[in-house]
Amino acid sequence: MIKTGLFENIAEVSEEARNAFIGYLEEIDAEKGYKMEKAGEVSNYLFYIAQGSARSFYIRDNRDITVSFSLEGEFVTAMHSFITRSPSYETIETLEKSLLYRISYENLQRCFQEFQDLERVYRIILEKYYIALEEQMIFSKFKSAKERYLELMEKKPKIIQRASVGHIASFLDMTIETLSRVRSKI
Amino acid sequence: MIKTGLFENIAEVSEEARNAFIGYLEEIDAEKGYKMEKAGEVSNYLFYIAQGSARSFYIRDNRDITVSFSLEGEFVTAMHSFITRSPSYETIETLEKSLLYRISYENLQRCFQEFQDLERVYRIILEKYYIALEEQMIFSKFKSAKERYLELMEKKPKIIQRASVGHIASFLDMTIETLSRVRSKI
DNA sequence: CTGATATTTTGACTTTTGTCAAGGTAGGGT
DNA sequence: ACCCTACCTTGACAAAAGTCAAAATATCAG
Repeated sequence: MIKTGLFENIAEVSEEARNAFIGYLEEIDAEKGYKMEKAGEVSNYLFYIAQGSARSFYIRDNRDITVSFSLEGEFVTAMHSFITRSPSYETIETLEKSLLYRISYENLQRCFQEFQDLERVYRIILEKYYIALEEQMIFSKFKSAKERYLELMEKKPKIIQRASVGHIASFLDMTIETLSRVRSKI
Repeated sequence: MIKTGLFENIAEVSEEARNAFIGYLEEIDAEKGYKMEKAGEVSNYLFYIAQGSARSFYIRDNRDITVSFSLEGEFVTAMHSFITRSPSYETIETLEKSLLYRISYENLQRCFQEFQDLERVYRIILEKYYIALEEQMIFSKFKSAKERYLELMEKKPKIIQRASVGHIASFLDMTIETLSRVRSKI
């Protein structure tokens, strides 16, 4: 089990809490296209991507729209469903062969009840995710298709290497054709 | 002091924690245009809007861009700055005469150290804010100016009543002119 | 290696939104 | 009431991005 990095950069966690949390983790060796969460079902797990990458998407008007990409070292789940315990509108799938760890909703709550420092870690992760999302929103406002693409290249170049044109285009809120033209003129 | 509603809908908080938190609150009777947080300064307070409304914005290319609106019953701060303790890029101001309560960063941390249930409340608030932000992003993808406006009307009609055309337009990522035309054709 | 299939690029054209400029309207202060 | 200043609306035109269709390229199973 390679769990290095899971607690990196995060506030001090007691040995005890750490072991309890790790004890609940389930390892998954996922092939490309493995569905971590499915639209229509309640999201039951918080995932940690040890190796690989994933994308979250939903379908609207027969269109596959990418919501987010997650790379190794990141946590991911269908947050809305995970928090509200209602069916997810998004599906999350691996973009390549990946090594995942997951903890169930119930066990995560159990950890919070037992160990205050874990709740704090989770809170700090949430904060980071919140400001990342906020930045993403803010900095794409009033930017052209080209500017949005250049920004992605600068901030998350790995995504461009791993995802298809279609996935990147919908993530950047433009059509495949527009993205193709943008790329050809760089 | 009217603090009703502050803990509404939020998990059980002990009488003790509640009192500690309330003890730290500072009441502010703010006029319209009161600057709750200023761009360039580190955000030092978490605000609760008891009455009134606020908007968060930043300036780019000489353009005033609205990031979010907050209504009574909501918490607000320049999250990025508040969390990272670095200067804020956004300014938050009241849209009308408002009754605010605020707690400083230091005192909030103090509360967390002392009362686990407050940390949990904060975590739950964060979760709600996260999914609200996510929804906002997700559902505006591949929507026309008109659709974005209609959605705002449906989901947060109060904003349309209280904010100016300029504020609403930049929030919806369109020009004032486009918004004006959209509104004239409903 | 080859053919079948999916993905990406390119071209022609349309629609949407933005820009600039000119009027119009509403509200505050004197 | 009147001016002054915001703010909002409208029109003409320009730019950006979308749509549809076809061609080019890449991927993969056999």
